[in-house]
This record gives sequence, structure tokens and C-alpha cells, in this order.
Amino acid sequence: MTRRYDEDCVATREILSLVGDKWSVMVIVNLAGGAMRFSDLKRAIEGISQRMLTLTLRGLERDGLVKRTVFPTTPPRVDYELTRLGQTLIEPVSALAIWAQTHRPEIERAREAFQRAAGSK
Amino acid sequence: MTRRYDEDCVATREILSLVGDKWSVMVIVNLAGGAMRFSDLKRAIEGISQRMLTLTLRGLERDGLVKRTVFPTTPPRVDYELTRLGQTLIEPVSALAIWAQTHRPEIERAREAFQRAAGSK
DNA sequence: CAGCATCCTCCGCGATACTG
DNA sequence: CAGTATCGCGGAGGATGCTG
Repeated sequence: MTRRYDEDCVATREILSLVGDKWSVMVIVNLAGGAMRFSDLKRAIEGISQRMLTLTLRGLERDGLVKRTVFPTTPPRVDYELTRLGQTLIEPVSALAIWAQTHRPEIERAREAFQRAAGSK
Repeated sequence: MTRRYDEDCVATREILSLVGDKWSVMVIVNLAGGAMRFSDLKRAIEGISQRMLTLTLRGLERDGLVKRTVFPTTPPRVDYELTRLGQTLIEPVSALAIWAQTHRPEIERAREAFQRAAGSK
């Protein structure tokens, strides 16, 4: 059924875009080592704005990849950690990261060649 | 060295974003079955604009993932196919796609639960 | 057919300021 | 500390029209 096929594609893409999302990956990688609080994540992920960290964490929580725990103290403290589902993502994402590292030189060379080809036009 | 570490991260992310890029993945998946010409790709990838297909193909060609072959006929004909490097991407990307398919129900449920939690606030 | 150039729109995201 | 609310810009990307 075409309809079902499309739905699958859309859903799959939606999830794949997670991996392409800069901040989501950074958060997941950081949480791979264990729970962290909001401010620690903010400090660990260089360049992220408070807003984006909040939005990213909300998205991951919403998808069941991250668990949010609030300690009702003053000042408030909130811990974030990967759920079991979130942890299963680490492996395939790492595979891709390794691919990236492995083939980086090739890509670099391809870019230079492409550059030269374009320049000599 | 911190500098090197950052460079690695940036480079890796740059490559990972490829996977998050909607159109790039679609192109790669379509080319996994063999060479295709421009118009065939355009028809196969529903919803893509001519502009984005061109840009996406240029990017992939630039990175050495796709090879572009021009047949100087009239009307012109251009074939695109995965390079060997491009083909090595299929496996890790598929792994991720399978992860997405496998865990979709869980994610779906997490979203519904999250929705309910937000609604009852 | 394949593709470049141009215009124009939308919204992702950062910066900033305020709250419990 | 851990957010939410608001504003503003820059860039991604669709629509359209023109070429070899």
C-alpha cells in the first residue's frame, strides 16, 4: 500500500533527522556517560544556547529517549539521563560517527579535487 | 589537544548532518539500486524541487559520494551513481533506518504519553 | 533534458530579559 | 538553577523564468 509506504518513510526520516540534528547528538553523546544536570550539559556542550538546550531536551524527552528528573530543592536541580531506548541509539550513531572519522580523509580529498576542477573551469 | 578534538567534532558533525539531511538520504537510497538520471531522480523523490535536487547532487558529488556522468547528446542526459565511498554509507545508514523502524512503536507511545502528561497539566 | 539565476517567504535559532 | 517569553535576523528552500 502506497499510503503505508509513505508513512513509513516520513516516520523514518523524522527519526533520522534526529541524528542530523546537531544538538540532539551532542546531548546524547554527553549523556552516554551517565546522568547530568541542566547546567552541566550547558557547560559541556560548547556553543549551545539555553533556549536550544531546553528545546532539544524536551524533544528527546518527548520521544522517550531521555528521562527528566526534578529534585524539588532550592535552588532546583534537574537531572537528565538516557532511557534504555535512548541507550540503544548510541550504537548505530557511533557506527556512523566512526564511518565519518574513517572516511574523512577521502572526503577531504574529494573536496579538494572538486575545488580544483571548479577552479580550472 | 583541545584544538584537534574540536576539529574532529566539527568534521564528524558535518558528515553526520548529511544523514540528517532529508534530500541527501533520499538520493542515496534511490541510487543504492544503481545509476539514475536527473529526471528519474526528480520523479522518484516525491516533493523535491529541481533546485534542491541539483544542490543536493552537487553536495554529494563534491564529497565524493556520487559520480556524475554527462552524455553529450541532444537532449542532454546525465547519470548519477554512487561511488564506492558512497556505497559504504549505505550500511550504517540502513542500520539507523532499521533502528528507526524497530523502535517506532515505542517512540509513538512515548509521544502519546508525553502528550497526555502535558494535556492534564 | 538538465540546470543556473533570481526573487521572496518562512522559521530556526540566538540574544535578551523576566520568573519560581 | 532551570527554565519561559519575546523579538529580530539570516539563511534554507520553494516558485518561476531563462538557457544550451
